[in-house]
Order: sequence, then C-alpha cells, then structure tokens
Amino acid sequence: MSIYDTLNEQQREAVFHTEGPLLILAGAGSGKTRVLTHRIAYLMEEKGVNPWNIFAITFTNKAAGEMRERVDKLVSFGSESVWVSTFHSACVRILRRHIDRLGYENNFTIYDGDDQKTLMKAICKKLNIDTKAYKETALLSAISSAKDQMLTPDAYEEQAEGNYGKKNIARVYREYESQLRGSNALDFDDLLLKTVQLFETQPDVLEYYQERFRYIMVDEYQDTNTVQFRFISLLAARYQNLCVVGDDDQSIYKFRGANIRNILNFEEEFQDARVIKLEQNYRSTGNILDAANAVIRNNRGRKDKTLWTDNGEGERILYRQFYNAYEEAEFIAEDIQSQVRQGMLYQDSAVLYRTNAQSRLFEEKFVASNIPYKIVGGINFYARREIKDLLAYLKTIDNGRDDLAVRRIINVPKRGIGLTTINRVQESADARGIGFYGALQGTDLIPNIGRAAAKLDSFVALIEYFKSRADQESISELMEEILEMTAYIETLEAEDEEGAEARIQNIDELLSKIVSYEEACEEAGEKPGLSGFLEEVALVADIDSLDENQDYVVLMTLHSAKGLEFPHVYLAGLEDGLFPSSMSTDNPEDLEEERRLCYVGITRAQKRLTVSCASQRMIRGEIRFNPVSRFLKEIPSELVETEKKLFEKEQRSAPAPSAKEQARRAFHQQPFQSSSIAKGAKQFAVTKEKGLDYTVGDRVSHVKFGQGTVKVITEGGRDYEVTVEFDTAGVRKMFAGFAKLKKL
DNA sequence: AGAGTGCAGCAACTT
DNA sequence: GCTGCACTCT
Repeated sequence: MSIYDTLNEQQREAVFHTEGPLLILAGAGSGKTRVLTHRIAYLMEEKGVNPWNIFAITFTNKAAGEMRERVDKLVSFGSESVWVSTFHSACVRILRRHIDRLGYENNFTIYDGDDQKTLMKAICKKLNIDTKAYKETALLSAISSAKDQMLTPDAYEEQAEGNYGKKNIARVYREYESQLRGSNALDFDDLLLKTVQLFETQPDVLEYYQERFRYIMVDEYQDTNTVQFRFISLLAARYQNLCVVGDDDQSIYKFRGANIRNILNFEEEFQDARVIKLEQNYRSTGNILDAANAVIRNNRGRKDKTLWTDNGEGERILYRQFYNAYEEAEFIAEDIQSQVRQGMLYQDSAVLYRTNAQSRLFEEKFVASNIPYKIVGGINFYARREIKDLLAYLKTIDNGRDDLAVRRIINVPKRGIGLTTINRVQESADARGIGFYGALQGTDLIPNIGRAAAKLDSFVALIEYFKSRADQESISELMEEILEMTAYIETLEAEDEEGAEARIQNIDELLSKIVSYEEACEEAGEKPGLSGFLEEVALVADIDSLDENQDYVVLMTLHSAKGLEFPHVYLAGLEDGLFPSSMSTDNPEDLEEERRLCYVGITRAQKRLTVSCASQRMIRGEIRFNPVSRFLKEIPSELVETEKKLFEKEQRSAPAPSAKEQARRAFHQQPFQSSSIAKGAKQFAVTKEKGLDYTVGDRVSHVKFGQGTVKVITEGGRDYEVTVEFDTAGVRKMFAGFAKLKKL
C-alpha cells in the first residue's frame, strides 16, 4: 500500500508523468492540490529528485503554505527545500539578489496600488495631463497591460505611431517609469517584468535558475498572464519539465491580464505536451455540480469537459428572492444561526458576493445577531492610513530614495510643512536632478524656502537619527521609537476622537506583526531586516490570514473565494446589473468571464448552496431595481428549491445537537471578536494588561532607556500611559503595552 | 503659509 | 457612503 493508491487513474497518471511538459485540466474540486503534492512527493521519494530542484508556484501565500504542509506530511524529509511560492514572492527573491545588474539598488521598494495612484496623480500634474480625458486609473491600467505585454516605454511609443491618445499614454508611461527608477521602486507588474528582463539580458543568471528549477509546477495556470508565462517558459526552457494545472472555466482575472490562451494554446507552445483531464469531482453533491455544469455550458470557446461525482444528489439548491438587500442579509444571518443550532459551525458557511461594497449589510446584521465573521478583502490592513504612514517611515529609513514615502510623512504628524514648501523642495530637486530627500538634505540650496528651512532640517535630523538607530536595534524597537519620537499616537488621539481607538488597535497589530516577523526570521536562522519586513508586507494578500481553525463565517468576493471550499455557500446579490455586472453585459467576452465567476461560486459549495437576490438595492445612494440574474435562470428549475417552507420547517423541528456535535462546537467556539472599524477577527493585540505590576514611584527598567522612576500613570482607552523619568534618557511618556517596563 | 471646513464627484474584481 | 479639492480662517 503506497500513498499513490488513494488516487484515481487520471490523478495517478498525472503524478507519474514527471518528464516533459504536462497540462492537467483539473475541473473544480477534482483534487488538483492532491495531485500536485503527490507529484512533488513522487519526484522526491521515487525519482530521487533533489527537493532543491523543485519549484511550485501558487496563487496566494496561503496556498503555498498549505501545499508545503501537505507535502511535509507525505514525505519523510526535505520538504522545506522545495521552493513553494507565488509568482510575486519568487520574483522578489530573485530580484533582491540580482537587480543591481539592471541598475537598481537591491533594497528596492515595492509600490502598491495606492502608491501607484499617488504617483500617477503627481505625474498628471507635472505633465499637464487633463485627468478628465485620461483618468489616473485608466492610465495605470494601460501601463499595467503594457508591462504585461513586456512593452518598454520606447516600444509603446513606437506602437502608438499616429495615435494621439496612445502617444499621450506613452509620455505618461515614460515619466512613470523614470520616477519609479528614481525612487528605486518597483510596482507589482515590474516584479515580473524586471525578472524576465533579468533573465533575458543576463544569461548566467538565467542558467543558474534553469539548473536550479529542473521541475516546475504551476497552480491556477488559467490565471497566468503573458509576462508570467514568459517567466515560466524561460525557466523551463532547458529541462522542459513544466507541469501546469488549471481549469479554463475558472479563469476570472482577465481584467488583470490573465491570458486564457496560455491554457488553450499550451499544446502548441510546448510540443509533445501531455494533456490529462481530471473530471471526477470530490467536493460537491450532484445537484450542485449539475447546476454548475448547466451554467458554464452557456459559454463558448472552452475546453470540453464534464464534471461528474459519485457523492449522490444531495439537497436541492435553495433560492430566495427578497424585497431588498436588508432582508437578504437578515435571512442569511438567521439561516446561519438556525444551521448552527442544528449542529453546524460558523466556519462551515461562507457568504460570497460580486462586490466588496455588499459586505457592509452583512456585517451589520452579523454584528446584530452575534455571528462571528471575518471579511476578506475590502480595505487591506496595510492600506489603512495609519499603517501606511508608519510603513512610510520605515521605507524612508530603509530606502531614502523612495520619494513617495518621504512626501507622505514629511508633514505627518503635522510639522507645519505645507504644500507650498513641499512644491518648492520638489522643484529644486527636479531642477538639480536629485531625489526629494536629497534636496531636503541641503535646504540652504532651495530658493525661497525661508522660515521653512528650519522645519525641514529638523525633519531630516529625525530621519537620520532613525537611520542611525536602524542598524543597532530591532525593527520593533525602531517602530516603538518612531511612535514615541513623533508622538504619532498622541496626535491621533488629539485630532480624531472616534476613529482613534480603532487606529491605535491597528498600530498595535502592526507591532505584533513586526514581532512575529522577527520571531519567524530568528526561527529560520535569518537576521530580520527592514527590507525583508517591508517586502513581506507588500506581498501579503488578505486571504492569507484566513484561519481554518477559527470558528467564523467568512465573507468575501467571488474572486477571493477561488481555490476555497465550504460546506455551505451563500451566493448573494444574483441580480442582472450587479452580477453579471452592468459593465460586462454589452460585451460577450466579459459576460463569459462573469459566468465563469458564477461557476467558481457555485463550485465552492460542498453540501449546500443558497442563492439569493433582492428586487431593489441601494447602489451609490441610489435605489436600483434589478431583474433576477440571467445566471440563475440557467440553472435547471428541478435542481432548485424555492419554497419558503423549507427554511421554516427546519428551524422549527431542529433536533438538539448530538453530544458529539456539542463537543465539536465547544472545542471550536471562540468568543465573538470583531469591531466594525477594525474589520475582521483580530489575531493579535497588545491589550491592556489586567493591571500593571508597578505603580507611581516604583523603579523600572526599559530595554532601551535603562532604569528610571515612574512618575505618572494615566488610564487611556486601551492601555496605560506611563510617564517615566529615566536616569540617563530623561522624561519619557509611553504606552505600557509597548514599553514592556520591568519592575525592579 | 498652513490648517480647518464644506461640498462635489465617484465607487468591479486584485498580486 | 467615502475621498479629494476648493474655500476661508488663523
């Protein structure tokens, strides 16, 4: 009996086919992760391949972690040497080593979407671009797709010949590119593009990685874009051991450049590619699968396949139509509670929707009904103002050339440095062809700077002080020092009464994340560095923080739900105009993508699927009346249960949960944890201690400031604020949670 | 020169 | 329902 006996015939075939290109067309729930993990195990255990030579690319960090864990369970040793990572993290790792060959410094900064927007705004201003005619987001997406097509600004301009609009975009692209370079920064697209450029221009580097990665596996292949495909083709060119797993029916990232031709044309690109289809679904019931098949059948231009299951028919799909979205949310909240009374866990349910804005109503109802929940997506933790501010300090300290970061914090907290001054500094920097921070370092050279010079000088002195500290102390100590010296929290409290508490909680969470990063590094025997932390932060997706061991209902968009499964799925807001989105209904290709999205949603469900819509819904403060989604009508009516009675009956005759269920629930249940502002379940927090073990007058010691005497303790909302007179460092005010003072 | 305040316009999906 | 910008006040 071997670990491979549990696989079905096609799965086994895919696992055993190790040499040469292989395309696995894996329908939803057909066990593709099982195949990939077993394949890695097979390579290592049976083929004697060095795990060091195996590279598996996943879509999210979470998927990467899970894959490594599962491989670890299959093989006796060596799984930690397998490279499992996302495209972006893999590229960052490669670029950190070699990007100096392309004229960047190796401690480059990564710009996220917000940073890109800020930068684009400044560029439009500088180039006098009419943002009515060319919206920032449109310009950015044009640049993004240019980068995906691996077009340099020069190539783009050439291509734009005779097209006035495109010429303008080329101008913007060129400026955007030069500003990024000037700031020693890369955007997300650059991570891939620069890696490809590196491979194409540095044969020795390419050869090194080709030798290193002799066996390459790519998950979610249907969502790779052109530059990603180029990346893997280059790597696989030497040994041709490329195994890609995907499902053309689940391609939902066309807007991000996903090229469905990568999957449809794989056999042309890689001659002699073996194609294996996995069509047996192990996840869902027959009814759910039939519904999914019926919907996706309406798409043209797909690889033919039919999913089947021997799981049995299961329950019919429950369909409810509501008067408005409030009632929809209320029903789902009640239904979840009724399911829980019958023995289900909260974590067995997920609510999926088309747009993030829909989460709001669910959140309200869930809070009111005391349902623990976690919202994935929406405003990313790292996109919050206070977090971005503090990270900008770290970025400035780490890479002084990151102009965006410097400009963000130069007057945060307020230092009396206004727009006029900032513009003068920028002009002077531009005139002299140096960076913003560079200009700040010589204020006497800036014309008309006047009284502001002193303020700028003290800002520079502050940053330089932090820089000098950065080598000597840990990131968390540095962060604490930034908080103390800028009085960031105090300022926050002073200016923003309602929001302050949640923001401070977020800062606590950031500190916790820094500490756990440091711990993780030390465990791995690496030195935790500022660049490393900032990079990790730039590449985390919200979905990575989902925790299967916590009992909460998950709320997310259909896009985020890709690759996940839940016993019970609620598909909400099935209305034409919302889903499919009104922006896609006039274009058949876009509509097909929406349909695939619907297919992804349906196939997330294992046992029970509830679909719902509302007759009227508030969108942008306007009441909209949308017809029932066309996708709903594509589900054969015999699979659907529309009767209201079903729900009420179950609720009334709910049997008491079995002893086993009660035990299961007691084990999983955790106290309700969520606040409407600090969205989602908090993982860590520096919370107010039950009390402090020191009082006024006590002698205490601090990691950095040494010994001192406690002068004042005031009780803040979330923490104690302690004033200590240090023997050598003077009087300092600090939060007990951060300061970790020890009584002597 | 900077900071605070009121109003307009805008809002898919994401690494 | 929220963010950016113009306007006015200190």
